[in-house]
Amino acid sequence: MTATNFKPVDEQLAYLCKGAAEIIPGDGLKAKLEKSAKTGKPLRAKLGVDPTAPDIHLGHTVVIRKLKHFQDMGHTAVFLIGDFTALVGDPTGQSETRPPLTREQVSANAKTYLDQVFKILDPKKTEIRYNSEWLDKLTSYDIVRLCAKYRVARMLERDDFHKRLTEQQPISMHELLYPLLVAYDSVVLEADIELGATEQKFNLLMGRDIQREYGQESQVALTMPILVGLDGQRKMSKSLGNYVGITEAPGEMFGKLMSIPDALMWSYYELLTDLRPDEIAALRAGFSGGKLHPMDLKMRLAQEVIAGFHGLEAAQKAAAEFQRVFRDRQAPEEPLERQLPIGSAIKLTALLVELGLVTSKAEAERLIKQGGVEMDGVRVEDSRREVNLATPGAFLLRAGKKKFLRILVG
RNA sequence: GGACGGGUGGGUGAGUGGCUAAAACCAGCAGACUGUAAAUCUGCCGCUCCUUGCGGGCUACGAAGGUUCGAAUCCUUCCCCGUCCA
Repeated sequence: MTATNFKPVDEQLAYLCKGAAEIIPGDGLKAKLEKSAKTGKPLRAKLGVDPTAPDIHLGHTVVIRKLKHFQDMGHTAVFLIGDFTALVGDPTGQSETRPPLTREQVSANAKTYLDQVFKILDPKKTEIRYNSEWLDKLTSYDIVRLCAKYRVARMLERDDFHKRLTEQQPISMHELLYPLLVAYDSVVLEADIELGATEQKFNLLMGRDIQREYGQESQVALTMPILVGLDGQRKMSKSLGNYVGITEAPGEMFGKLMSIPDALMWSYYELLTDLRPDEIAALRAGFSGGKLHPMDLKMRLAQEVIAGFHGLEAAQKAAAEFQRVFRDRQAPEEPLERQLPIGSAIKLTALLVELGLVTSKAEAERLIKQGGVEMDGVRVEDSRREVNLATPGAFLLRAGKKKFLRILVG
């Protein structure tokens, strides 16, 4: 990549700033881009993730997409897997200490992580690193020296530490190490820019300080807003259950995206789609002018997002299916099928459990009493209903709003 | 090491001997309504059995014992967390 391949600095800047929450220092990115234009050297943009869970969801993609933007502009995307730091556990945003992971869990997670990340990033252009590569080799001496470069008082200024301290929640010693190690990663990687969610701000700023301590030019910190989860309230996270995983089926994604509060769709448009800011503004104007229906806007959003992971065709199919089942209240085009052996009559409650549609008989009974179970489109009124499996046949079972199963007997 | 405070259902958090499967809120689920799995309203929300009843049984308030007709609530020991003192 030579200097001539870079787009003009202003154009790059506009593209890279889209959706960003904060860039520190304010003119730092521009300065870095200018330097790169002058020297012809691509910038090194670092994004570190901890493989603490095997699945990534749309919330994670916000910042991964930003890394891709750097890649699009011809810079080097450094995707850092914090396999070592995951053992420490990021205290960010935590109100309590997290249980540490084992090495095995971490490496298993890291593997599935990469598969998923490459749905967004170009694998051929991505520099993948693991921080165990260098952190494993640090001696006690190195670590003491690293610790000597930062002050306890400043460390405890961190919002989450401060909060836990005042709320009498535990803070473990090793948690104080986390920000230092992450900062040290930037030193090793010689990062020009580090990306992260806004909650990572402290860590990113720490990288600046520590790089300076090691005689390097400080990185620019670029933070992205935290994606609000499906509930419209709290940040998207797996443990809160308000998330869309990027490996989910198109239909599932579609339903979930339609379930967000109307007001939330604008930030999703901005952070999860490639629509240009002016395009989004136009949609928004149409909405407030009453020309565009919020349902249609959300369907468009869902399709945009899904197309990125599953392709346009799958996205359109998901849209059609959604309308069929939820707007028109019909059975799905191709419900999942389950084969059952011929047998004697079985209680419907037991059958629902056996099919995995509910987790207990008590729940099955509740569901039936609440009118949430249908057989061939007819609501089941009697929770003691038995199902005859003596002769071959088929019927459509519906449990709740979303679960349909075509049962084949024989 | 010492003094003191605390550990309750998926989460927050009431409850200090029976009326407590445990308030309230959140999350979750269902129904109605609709413009969607939005919003709103209503109901449900440990497991299990059946004679489906304001029914029976079992499990549950950090762990294990104990007191009592009866314990989340009292006692003992242990584990864990925090604050202050050293």
